[in-house]
Amino acid sequence: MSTQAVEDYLKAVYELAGADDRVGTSALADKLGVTPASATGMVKKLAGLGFVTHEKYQGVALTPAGRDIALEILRHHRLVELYLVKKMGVPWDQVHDEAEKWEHVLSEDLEDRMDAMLGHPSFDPHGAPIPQRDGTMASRVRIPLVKIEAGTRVIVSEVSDHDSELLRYVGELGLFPGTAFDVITLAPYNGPLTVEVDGAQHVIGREAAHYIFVRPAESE
Amino acid sequence: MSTQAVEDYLKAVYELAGADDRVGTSALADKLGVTPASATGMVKKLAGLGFVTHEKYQGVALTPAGRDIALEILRHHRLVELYLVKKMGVPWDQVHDEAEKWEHVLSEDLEDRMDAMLGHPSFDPHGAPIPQRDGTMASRVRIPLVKIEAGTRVIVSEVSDHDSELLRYVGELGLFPGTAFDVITLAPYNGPLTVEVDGAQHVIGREAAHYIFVRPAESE
DNA sequence: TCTCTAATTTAGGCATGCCTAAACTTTCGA
DNA sequence: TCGAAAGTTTAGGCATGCCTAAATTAGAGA
Repeated sequence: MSTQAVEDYLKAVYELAGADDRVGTSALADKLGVTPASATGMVKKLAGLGFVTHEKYQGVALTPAGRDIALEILRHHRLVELYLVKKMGVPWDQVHDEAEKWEHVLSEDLEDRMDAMLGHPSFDPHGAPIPQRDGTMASRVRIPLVKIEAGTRVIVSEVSDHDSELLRYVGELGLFPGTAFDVITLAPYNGPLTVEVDGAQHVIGREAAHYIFVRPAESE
Repeated sequence: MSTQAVEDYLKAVYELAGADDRVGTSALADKLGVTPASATGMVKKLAGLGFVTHEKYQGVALTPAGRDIALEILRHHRLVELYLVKKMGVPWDQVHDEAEKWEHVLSEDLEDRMDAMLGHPSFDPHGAPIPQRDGTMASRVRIPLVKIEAGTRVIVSEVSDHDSELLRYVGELGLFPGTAFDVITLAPYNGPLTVEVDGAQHVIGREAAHYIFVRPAESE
């Protein structure tokens, strides 16, 4: 069995670099809240276990074995998030931290039960795809909201779950994945966006708009 | 925060000695699957943290602070067991091992949600009382089945969850807490018991009967 | 090309929680 | 009452995963 630390590192590598790219030690350390020196040590261990390839000063990349573990943990994480929202009524801005703990203790049996209870879902509450047992993942058009031109009608694809505060605000606006809304104006000089959701106008900061991903409403 | 090891030790002390009695180092080590030497080291740490009192060669007992943690963990464990059975359909002989992991990662918020979803229950799936938030626990008559005389009608109060095999067998007989049945005969020389459940007769080994607790049907 | 800075690695250390082996108490039966 | 068995503690060690401080390397700009 992998330890929790191993799982956390592999998941972090996947989230930062994907299945193929490399990620630097410092970026990894930053993501995990440890010092770069600690990350170097752990990376060496992971390389020894055959979960990553490591070239000095050039960062790390997942091996197939490492990718499998990362996807398994990510699957746990996203299934648990969806379960907490759908079956236990936890607000979507609070599920990330809970799932962060649960992902490491979820047995295969319970994973299957949750999956079945949720109807074998493809996306988590934030719109991120849930890796399937076979390692595949659904994909969907996801354009950062800041790239959208004024006057366009769009549908929310995904909201980054890295900031609970942002999620709460976006949730208050009703902008959950699948919701359609109109981009009314984009204020110049990196100013805020005005959007209209369900007849009501709201303002979204340019910074926040980097973390909201949408697709054109026509593509539905 | 307490570590998982601390929580496991305090829970073990509570289960072996209750809130007031002492338990020996070896019994503790045995329960936890570690060597007596390891238990001694940990016990010293717990004493330093103020969770147990420790007298050389005389065993350990919980302090009020230690008892509070033990009860909190036990509450988590039993709530999770009941949740898994009632809400996720996990067989009662499998929930113990799952709960063993979950009890350490359950937040207060989710504890409350589970408690509410289950209607603030007093007993877990095996009939063991669930500690309440205020530290109190429901109590119920629980006589070992071996002490019952032939010809008595009884109701299952509790089945020990220490052995998954036993639980599976008892479950097959339908002897869940609350079920009434008749003790027909007790074979001599520590022989098996014959019981009648719902019109069908079954045999229960004397050994197993030590782990099944009942109350007279009249007391209902 | 050289140099400076940022990123990375090495070196040495610490806390946790486990282990074995050996020494020490306690207790109980002869 | 004495000695052996059972229980307990001490001593020394190991793996994990984190830390700080110092040394090293890569890469970009002058």
